Amino acid sequence: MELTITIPEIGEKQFEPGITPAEILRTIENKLLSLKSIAAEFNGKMIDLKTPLKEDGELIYHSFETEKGKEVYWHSAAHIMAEAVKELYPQVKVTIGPAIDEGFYYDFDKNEPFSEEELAAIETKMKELIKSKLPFERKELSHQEAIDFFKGLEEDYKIELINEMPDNEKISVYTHNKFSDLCRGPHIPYPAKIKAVKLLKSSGAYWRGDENNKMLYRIYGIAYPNKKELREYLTELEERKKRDHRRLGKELDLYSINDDIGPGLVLWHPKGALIRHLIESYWKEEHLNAGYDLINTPHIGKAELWKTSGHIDFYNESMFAPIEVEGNEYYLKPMNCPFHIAVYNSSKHSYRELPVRYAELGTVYRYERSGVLHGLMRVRGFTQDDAHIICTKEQLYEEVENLLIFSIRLLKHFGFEDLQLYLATKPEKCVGECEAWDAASESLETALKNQNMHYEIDEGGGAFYGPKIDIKIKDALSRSWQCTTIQFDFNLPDRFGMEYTGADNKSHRPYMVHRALLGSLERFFGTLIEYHGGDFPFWLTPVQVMLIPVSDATAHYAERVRSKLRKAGFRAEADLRSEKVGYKIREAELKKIPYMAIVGPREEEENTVSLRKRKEGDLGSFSFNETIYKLSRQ
RNA sequence: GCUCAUGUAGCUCAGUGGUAGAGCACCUCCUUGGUAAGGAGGAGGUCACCGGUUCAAGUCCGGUCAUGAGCUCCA
Repeated sequence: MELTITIPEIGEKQFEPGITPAEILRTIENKLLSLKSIAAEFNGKMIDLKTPLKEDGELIYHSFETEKGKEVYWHSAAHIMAEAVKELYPQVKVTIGPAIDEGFYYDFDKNEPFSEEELAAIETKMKELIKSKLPFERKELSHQEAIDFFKGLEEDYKIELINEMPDNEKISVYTHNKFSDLCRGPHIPYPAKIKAVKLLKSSGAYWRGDENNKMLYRIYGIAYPNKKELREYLTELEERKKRDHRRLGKELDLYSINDDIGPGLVLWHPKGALIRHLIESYWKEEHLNAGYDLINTPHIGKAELWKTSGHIDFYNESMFAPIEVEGNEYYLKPMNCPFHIAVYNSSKHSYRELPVRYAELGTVYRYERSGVLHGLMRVRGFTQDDAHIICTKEQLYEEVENLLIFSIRLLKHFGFEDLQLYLATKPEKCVGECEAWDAASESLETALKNQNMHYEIDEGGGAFYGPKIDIKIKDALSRSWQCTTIQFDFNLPDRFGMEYTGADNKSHRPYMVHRALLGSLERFFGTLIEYHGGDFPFWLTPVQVMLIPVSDATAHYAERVRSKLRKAGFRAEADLRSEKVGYKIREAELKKIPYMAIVGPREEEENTVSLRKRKEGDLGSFSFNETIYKLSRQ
């Protein structure tokens, strides 16, 4: 019986059972496919090009250009890196080494961390190993054989991994040259396919990410099928560094963090504070339009409050130590929820009033471990654009859907297009009834589906008190930061005894949705800086137009134009220093000011300005009205 | 918090045991110049902090603090 294999590029074809994807490639006339393929996917399962096919099915070839292909490629590079390390340091024990979004890493149990020189030596050894042109060989062992095999090699970590696998399952081992590694596979057929490799950095990492375990040393690397792509990637890394909000924050004088004040506490400088003001104004207006009530609450509250909320029991290690006043303990608030609930509970509510939406730009303080602080992205004092929606079960879906639409609209207004959405569902340990969880999860998922948004499900990733939707934005180093979070809370309404009177004249417990759309102003600002590389959208840019007189003789004219522009609602400054035009233009360009208006005797006489757009250059002469028109269309 | 690295002028950085440096920024003066750096001069540092070794420490050693890359956690 011949097998029927469907290949997207080729169509349906018949083959002898046991034929491999590599052999099939030799029978078909598609040189490009043959040349590029590094692994295959058969009926949805990734396999080696050398894996014999035993049933009918669909065969997809993967090259470095597909996501899955890249993963295989980088995983193979990680294997070669481990081999190089074992060649250079036979006493080192290998652990795990997966492909990641950009490249791969491998964790090693070694006494000393890897130095720069060692990294270079490992890279050189990798290149040698790649040149050898030996193939990757797959072997399948029984559970016991695998344990014996790795015991012989004294690879304790591998044994630990095998012990956790079901013992009736075959265990695959890939060997290249003298180095064998426990590995599910697949691998590229020959390491020689790796044409360019670079080890980027090394750092400590706990075995299995658990700080109770031994600290291992991790090496990160990247590999490409040609040198040009590697060069491009390295250039891209340099470009990303230039967008880093910590660098731009200094260069553009937006904010600082001062040792004398404390780590993770942000000082917003005038230009940063102006942007924050614009964000806040826009945010408040939008919230009022969307039916929210703005409230304000204090920064500290009594210990009893945080006992009731459960924060002292469950969140204590993230809270600053209490302050004692008149025999009472007060805590800096790590969240705004109890205060919002107190506002709600200050009076009785009828179902007719719901939904109630309380919004606040609420500043909270959290004790974050020193090692995790990061510029504006991870701080100890930050202002959440927080709100709590208190509603009935019937109102749930509409509220959630509106929230999602609202959130995405806000983010898009700031220029964000590339968003990652996650739906986090019920974890093992949780509070609240199943029915409530189901209703809430369903409303979240339906909202996502109805918006046609691409999202991923984070199974069991919800908080213990409710499911949630998170929206993340990537920073300049490709790390994702959570901004929007829309989460249900089945815990606090119970703890604080929230109620409303229903149409049946009975008391009911409302549903509560806790949400932050920008997340925190600090983190949001950080992502905003990086996303735009400091070139903020025109409406947010601190100085929109810089007036540049050609000489002191036209300084007065420059000031007059500046005043007129300000009256017209634009943020205009004038550079009146005794410097040459070229110098002032250069400075304005570096400060990322979008428009420059150069004025000399000619402009003064004609009552015009010579407009110049950042990065583009001279736009020509414009009358005042034309200038206003041009700017207002930004 | 853990591992490693780093900490010198406002910023970016040089300085490998023997009198603290550069460029930019800043101040003063000259220059009034037409689309990305005009010229001269000046001021500015307890070399993160504390301790140790040494005749002598920015430099070597230890500790503390901070920052960075990760681990973990989260807005």
